Amino acid sequence: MTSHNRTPDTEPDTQPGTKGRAVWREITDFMRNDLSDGYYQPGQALPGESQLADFYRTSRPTVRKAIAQLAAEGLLTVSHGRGTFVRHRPDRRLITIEHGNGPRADLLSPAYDLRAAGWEPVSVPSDAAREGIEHLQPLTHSCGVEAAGILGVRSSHTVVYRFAFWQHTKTRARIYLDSNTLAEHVGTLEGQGIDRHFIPDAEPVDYYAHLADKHGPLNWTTTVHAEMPTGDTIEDLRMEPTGTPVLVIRRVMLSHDGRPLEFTEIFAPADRFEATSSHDHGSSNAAADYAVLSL
Amino acid sequence: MTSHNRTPDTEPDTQPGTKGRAVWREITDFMRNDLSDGYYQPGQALPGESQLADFYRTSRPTVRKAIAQLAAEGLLTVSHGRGTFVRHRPDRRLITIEHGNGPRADLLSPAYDLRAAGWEPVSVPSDAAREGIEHLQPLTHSCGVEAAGILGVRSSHTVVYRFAFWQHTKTRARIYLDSNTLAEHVGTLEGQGIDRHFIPDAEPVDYYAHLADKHGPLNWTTTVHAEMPTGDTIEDLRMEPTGTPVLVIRRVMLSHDGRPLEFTEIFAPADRFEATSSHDHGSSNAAADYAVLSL
DNA sequence: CATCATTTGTGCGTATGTATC
DNA sequence: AGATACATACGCACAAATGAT
Repeated sequence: MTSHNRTPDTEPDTQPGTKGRAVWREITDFMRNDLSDGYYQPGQALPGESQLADFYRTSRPTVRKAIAQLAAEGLLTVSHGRGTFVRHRPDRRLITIEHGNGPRADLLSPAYDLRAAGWEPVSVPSDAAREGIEHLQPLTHSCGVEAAGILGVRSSHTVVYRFAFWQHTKTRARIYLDSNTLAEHVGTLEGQGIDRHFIPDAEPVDYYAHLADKHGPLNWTTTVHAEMPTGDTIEDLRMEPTGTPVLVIRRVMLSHDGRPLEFTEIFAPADRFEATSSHDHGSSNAAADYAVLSL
Repeated sequence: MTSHNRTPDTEPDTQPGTKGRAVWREITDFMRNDLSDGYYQPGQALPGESQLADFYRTSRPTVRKAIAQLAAEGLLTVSHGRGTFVRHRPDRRLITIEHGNGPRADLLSPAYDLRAAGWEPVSVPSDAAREGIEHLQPLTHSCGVEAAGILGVRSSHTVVYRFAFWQHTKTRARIYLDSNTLAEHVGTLEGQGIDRHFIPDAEPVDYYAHLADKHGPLNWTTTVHAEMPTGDTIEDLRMEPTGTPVLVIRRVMLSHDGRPLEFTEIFAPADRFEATSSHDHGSSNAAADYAVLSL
């Protein structure tokens, strides 16, 4: 039994279902109001589905629909066998996008000291489906449509792909990172058909220097968007089962004449991370005196 | 009748439900594979729910659950009376976050020429619930917990709030913008209790100059995160009913000693917009030679 | 450790409403 | 007007997870 017991007297407004609106939508609105009013506090358990069904004079499937909607909005967390709980307000860590002149750090380089930054590599459930392929191991393969679009090539083009899952040591929040480099810039392809194989010219640690040598001075573009997790992403990143988008941060490395050479992306649960944009104050004493959002 | 007719022969793999996994999850995976394999093309209608139920030898509610999941992942769009369709791959417009030295533009200033930038103001369904409050009209009120957290004040603090809904003239994509200014910096509060009222020192057009005079040189911080739409947001921004996050871009104006004075935010459907970070090349001839993602 | 009550998850059948073409 | 498609709502039964006893 939950600690509190709602009675119709304490409930605001009238009974739902009177108008043409669907009953479950009415209940959704009632409950959402109760949440924003603070009638239910973060972390608190809601009454059981059966109790809510009795209270709203409807059936359990209808209440479940309303709860599912609020969970999809990120307001509730439903836990099998335990109950339904009010989600805590997200407390997000910053991922900084920094542009400037100076030393660079490739997150996916073996030289990058992730532990010093508070992270550790982790294995994830979907590793089981990737027989023998280890994190950060360079993998040469045909890129998908997504990567092809970014790199400006056809989707059969060969890229060197590296990836890793990291977990923040303290918060245990997880992210996924990967890097896609056009294969022809860091090695050569020999042979045809099944015999086709890749001979690297450089090791991952030296990719940046190698590319800068051939195509520099380099340019960079960074974008941020969001999408809903699909497939194994929720388990791999240990996300809430519903109601949490994935923040996708992409950094594209361009040659001096604007051709894409490589891109690195970070996938992070949007309830635990946000991106922030800054610029290098070290190289110039004058701080920026404006920040424009252009559409 | 849809143009194609799936038969068990053309279906990959085996029948679902044999293992411990839920049937609807199995079906979700089957269908997701069919989508990524290109068996179903973007824009194409899927077979009806009853047909799918027959095909997978299950009931319509179970198929509906699978379809609902894929819609929540942003892969399908369900349309009452018409059918279920494969969503097109998102084509996103850029919202540029630009830092540098030079002239600034306040998106919510009456002086901003939105039409020249390809936008027009629109009224939205939820206007009906905001009796008499017009877009861009400065409104003095107690700020909520969200704004209070950003501005570093308590949630009863008085702020000047302005907002607007814009629609892109060509794509008809919509965004919501608002600005929250700490009231004491642009006017004075007089009286107590019900008689309490706000006397402005400056007009919205002059807010920037006014604040820069008193607190400059100003600093700026910009962040990007994502959340799921709630309440009227889906209708107001004409978003897909499910499976689309909202991208939230916030720009905080800080006094020279780091106190928040104002913040502007943009809410944009994440399937139609992405944020990109750049810096002012005009003020310095040297392009940035690196872009770091710091965690 | 086993058992039990509670709570959510899954699946089906059925009926009816409503939007679209 | 009719056919087709998705939407809503209810009832029922049983499974599975959890936490307390």
